[in-house]
Amino acid sequence: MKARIPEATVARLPRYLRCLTDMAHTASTCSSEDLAEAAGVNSAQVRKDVSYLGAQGTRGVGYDHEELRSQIRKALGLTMPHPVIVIGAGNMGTALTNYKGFKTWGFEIVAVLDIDEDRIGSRVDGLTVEPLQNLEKIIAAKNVEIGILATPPAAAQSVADRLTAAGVNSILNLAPTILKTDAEVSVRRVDLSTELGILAFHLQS
Amino acid sequence: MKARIPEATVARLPRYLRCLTDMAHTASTCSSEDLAEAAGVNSAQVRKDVSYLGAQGTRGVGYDHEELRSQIRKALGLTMPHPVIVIGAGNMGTALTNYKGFKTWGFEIVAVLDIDEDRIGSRVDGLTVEPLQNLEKIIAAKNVEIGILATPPAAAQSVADRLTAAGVNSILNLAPTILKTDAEVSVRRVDLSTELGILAFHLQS
DNA sequence: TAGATTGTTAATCGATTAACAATC
DNA sequence: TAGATTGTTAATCGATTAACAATC
Repeated sequence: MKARIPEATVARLPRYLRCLTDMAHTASTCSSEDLAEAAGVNSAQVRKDVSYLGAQGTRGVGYDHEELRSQIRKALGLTMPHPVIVIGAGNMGTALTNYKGFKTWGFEIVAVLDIDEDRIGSRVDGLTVEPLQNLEKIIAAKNVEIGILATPPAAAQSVADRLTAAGVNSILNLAPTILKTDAEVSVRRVDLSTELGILAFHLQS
Repeated sequence: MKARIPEATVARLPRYLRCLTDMAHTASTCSSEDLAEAAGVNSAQVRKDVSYLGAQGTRGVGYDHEELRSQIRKALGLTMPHPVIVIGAGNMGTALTNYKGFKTWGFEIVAVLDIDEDRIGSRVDGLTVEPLQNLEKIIAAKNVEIGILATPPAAAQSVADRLTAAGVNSILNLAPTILKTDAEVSVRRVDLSTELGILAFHLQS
């Protein structure tokens, strides 16, 4: 069965992968109940989700731990390295670039760019901050697949336009703006103010 | 009508608020079509969402811009200030604390804590990093409502336990861990690796 | 065999949106 | 009045989950 994986399932796969990694060396098999408990979801959900990957468990036993991890990695496309570029070397861009967690899943930050003269040339986690004008050149040279926007909101749209024009169709937007992009571009938005807004709502009840 | 606002609607309200602010001074009214376009959603969605707030538009005209913003702010509970505490003064915690965007919505970071002797006492955006052991004292003294976890993953759960024990039932978790908390605790998780994982999936198709 | 757990169905639930009468 | 836009219904779509036969 090569059924299309539902978006909601895709969004849970990284979480399962993380939980499986955390549970590593506990046992060589893992039941849907174990994984559900760790991930905070329903066990039927887990079984349905992994069934889309063609995962095969053993009744009465569970799923092979190592095999399941491998299948999730394969489904997400984490079996090959993904060059990533960070635009904006402010606090957030620097924090991101220093973050070591990306590498385990094959994401490699290959360049950090900024428009500010004062930041260009400074070092961030072994990389030298490069001028924004080099964007297209760097994307081509390093085969960049994913762009992370850590610019001020006013700059985000124009940089996004340049990214997509240069062939980068996957964008993680940390700037508090809603980007306008063509349908073929995948955009994930992370907005901490929005998250706090949602928490504030729940404070009331 | 005091109907319960659906979770999906709550999650869109901060986005509407941001779009309305960006559109400010364009006109004194705003149609559902305008707002839908700016927010990247369907216009029927917008009308349904704002109807939960009891918002009243004028047929043929649209919604009063200022009134709609005020109603969203009220619905989200953004009419009063919310004291926030940040735990972890690493790259991410520092970036967060320096971020000015929270204040416009009434979120005020009142303290930054860390366990690392080298960071305690240093200044971040006008605040002095305080020792983690002061957590409970600070929460009580400053009436902290929301905690932001920017610790290493290994420390996140124990800090979350202390937050909730001290009465902080709203947590924004930036550590790549799934927290186990009681049902009355609201947790929002922001995991950049997960977001990149989802983007990697879409790279394939 | 007895106990455990999968894989899948079918019921349920909730969210989205086309459509249109109401009405400014 | 004519044009625009709301407010709401009802259809649709997709996601969740209880339940249980299959089977290790």
